[in-house]
Amino acid sequence: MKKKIVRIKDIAERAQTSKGTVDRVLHNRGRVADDVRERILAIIKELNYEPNLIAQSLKSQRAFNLAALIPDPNLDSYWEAPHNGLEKAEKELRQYGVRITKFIFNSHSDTSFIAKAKEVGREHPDGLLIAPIFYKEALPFFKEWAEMGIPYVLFNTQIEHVNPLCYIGQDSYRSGSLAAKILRFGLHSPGTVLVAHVNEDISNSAHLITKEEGFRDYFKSEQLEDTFKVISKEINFPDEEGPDKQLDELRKQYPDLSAIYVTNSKAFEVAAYLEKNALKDIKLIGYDLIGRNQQYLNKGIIDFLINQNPLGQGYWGIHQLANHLIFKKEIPAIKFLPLDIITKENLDYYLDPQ
Amino acid sequence: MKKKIVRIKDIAERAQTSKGTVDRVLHNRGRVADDVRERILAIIKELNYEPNLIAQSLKSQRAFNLAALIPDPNLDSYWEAPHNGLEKAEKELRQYGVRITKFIFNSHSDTSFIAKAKEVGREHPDGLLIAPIFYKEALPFFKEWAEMGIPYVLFNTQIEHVNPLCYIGQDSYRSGSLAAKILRFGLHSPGTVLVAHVNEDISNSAHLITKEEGFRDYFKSEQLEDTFKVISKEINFPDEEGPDKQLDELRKQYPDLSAIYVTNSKAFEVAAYLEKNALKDIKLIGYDLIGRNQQYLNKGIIDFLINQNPLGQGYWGIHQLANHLIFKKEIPAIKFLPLDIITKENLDYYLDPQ
DNA sequence: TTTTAATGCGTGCTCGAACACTTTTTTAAA
DNA sequence: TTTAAAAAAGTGTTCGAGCACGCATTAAAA
Repeated sequence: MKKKIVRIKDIAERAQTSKGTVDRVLHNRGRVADDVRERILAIIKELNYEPNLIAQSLKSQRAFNLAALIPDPNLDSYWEAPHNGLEKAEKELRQYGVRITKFIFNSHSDTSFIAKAKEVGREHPDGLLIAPIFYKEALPFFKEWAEMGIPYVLFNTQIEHVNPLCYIGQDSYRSGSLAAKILRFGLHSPGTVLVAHVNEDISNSAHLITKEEGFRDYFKSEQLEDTFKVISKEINFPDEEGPDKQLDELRKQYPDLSAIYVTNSKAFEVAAYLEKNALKDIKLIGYDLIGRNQQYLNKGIIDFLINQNPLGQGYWGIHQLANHLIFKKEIPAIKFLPLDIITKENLDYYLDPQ
Repeated sequence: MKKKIVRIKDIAERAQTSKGTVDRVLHNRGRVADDVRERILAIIKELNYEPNLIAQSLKSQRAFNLAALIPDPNLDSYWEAPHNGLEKAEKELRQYGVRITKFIFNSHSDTSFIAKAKEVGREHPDGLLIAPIFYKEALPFFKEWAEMGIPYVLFNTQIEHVNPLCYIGQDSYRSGSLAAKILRFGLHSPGTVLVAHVNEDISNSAHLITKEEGFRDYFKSEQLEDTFKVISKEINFPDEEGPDKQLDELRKQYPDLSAIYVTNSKAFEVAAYLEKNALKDIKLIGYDLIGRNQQYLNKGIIDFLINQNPLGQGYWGIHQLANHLIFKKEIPAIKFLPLDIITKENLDYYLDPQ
């Protein structure tokens, strides 16, 4: 059962024509008589022709300039991983002519985002990967890029009512449910459970709200509302301070506080507080494998982390663009990455170097 | 900062020689004067030449016949996933001339294994992927294949004192520790914890022993030996029966049995027992996302599953062979796959279709 | 009828690496 | 010094797809 690889030449021979004609049919370049086209199309189907991607990309040799609009990793180390993912993908795809230009903005400054987004437009890239953490500010650009015919892939933050090639990231709702499930597994006696949004502008972060929904709904659907009281709180503090004051107060108000779910990568702030106050019995779960979270995970103060796989987000984002632009594959509108559960014991396997 | 892609021709020009000579140097085909070779080598290093894999494989057009020696998925559905992984890898690598021939043996019959292993030798494949579940029976073949110069990759079962290109699978010890960690998180009051080896010939399965070690050592290292008593038991029963009798007896002996760790993919057997006897408070953790385990996971009877990623094992196994044979990459001797923790809430993301 | 344009179709070069084959140079033997 | 053999270096074809170019036929315009 040898599968012969079908070439354009084979099709041409069978259709008693030349490879040039077959090529014109394949690429809809016109200038082919209808009957010949039909015949060729039939043969292509019959022989199940698939273009040889290797020969294709050897020939075409064209450069694909991709742009990545992404926050500065020096200001928030969470963004290091997507950068690495980008680079990993670029390495793999360089053979196919892929080049990535990074446009790095300050994740705390919408004006810097806007400036960089404008730059992207001027560069006319063939495709764009973007972490749209500034929702409102990004909207007009989506329109602009669509008009320019630049396909863009969103990652990290899901946004409704725009038309990206694809969104890559987590299912925030499920992510919340998962966190709830794990904490609940570790909770014995009735108590209060806190959903903590740490240092985050909730109004502009729909996905954190969705996480909270998923979290709350888990307790509802499992009929645990009487056993566990779920409260939520935005915990904001300047850089020098910590969450101490606000958490002190919370504990006064809810002495039976037994678990905390931090909806972003700032679980280490809460962990530091728990450590300082020797609160060993409060379970803690958060997101992302940034260095400071890892420390507290290894100390056993953070019990679990959910990995949002930021490296994978960058990596797959670029790959989706390549699949679309180079390999002409169909792209699913949403690619949810797995919700990896991380503990001290399996942490290693999820750290960057593959 | 444009990176120009360096071609053989570029090297030849700079070395004032022809591409044929450069080619001979690159492939150690000899017939090149020493000084010229040195010069070319220096330039290759200087310009950081990397062969264009695309052009390379377009030209060479050589077929790589890989063999996979792997149990019949119809007899144990665990093996379906590796088969899928193989096929996925084959699809991706077909362009590069990779063809896989499967040699399927009966996982309950060492003679069938031996017969198929002999067949593999006769076929002289370019590379081999093997699940060496029959340790003793496999040993002489490893020697044979080594002599024939056939590189082989082991997966699923780690074996010492043979010299594979690579082992792909899990770190069994860590896997046990992880299971312990999770169960412990869900255990409140003191009790007995059971390590169950279900329907397995322990004497020939070193990795199950290793899992148990990892499990026990977790409780030791966390100084929980006084709180939790860890016992282990082989639970064997014919196909028609269930684990009922043996578990009944165990519960009589240890009335405070509060958690069970099943070291292979047979957690569903224990789950069926727990369901039948309405034992909601006994925590259960096991391995692998086979259908019947998934059912009990969704019912909440199995609390967690650890995914051994059998699909990934097949997939990466083939890829390692390809990396070695086609892309001439360095292969790590061991590739541990992540220890994925699975619950009802994140199950979807780990099921086959990517 | 002649000229021009439009359409249909085939030829041949290109991409980078591999390798067979040929040519040139060097070395050793006569 | 000539000649043959061996070593070194160069040339040209191939892989499959893409695409520019050009030739041939037919239709439309002059």
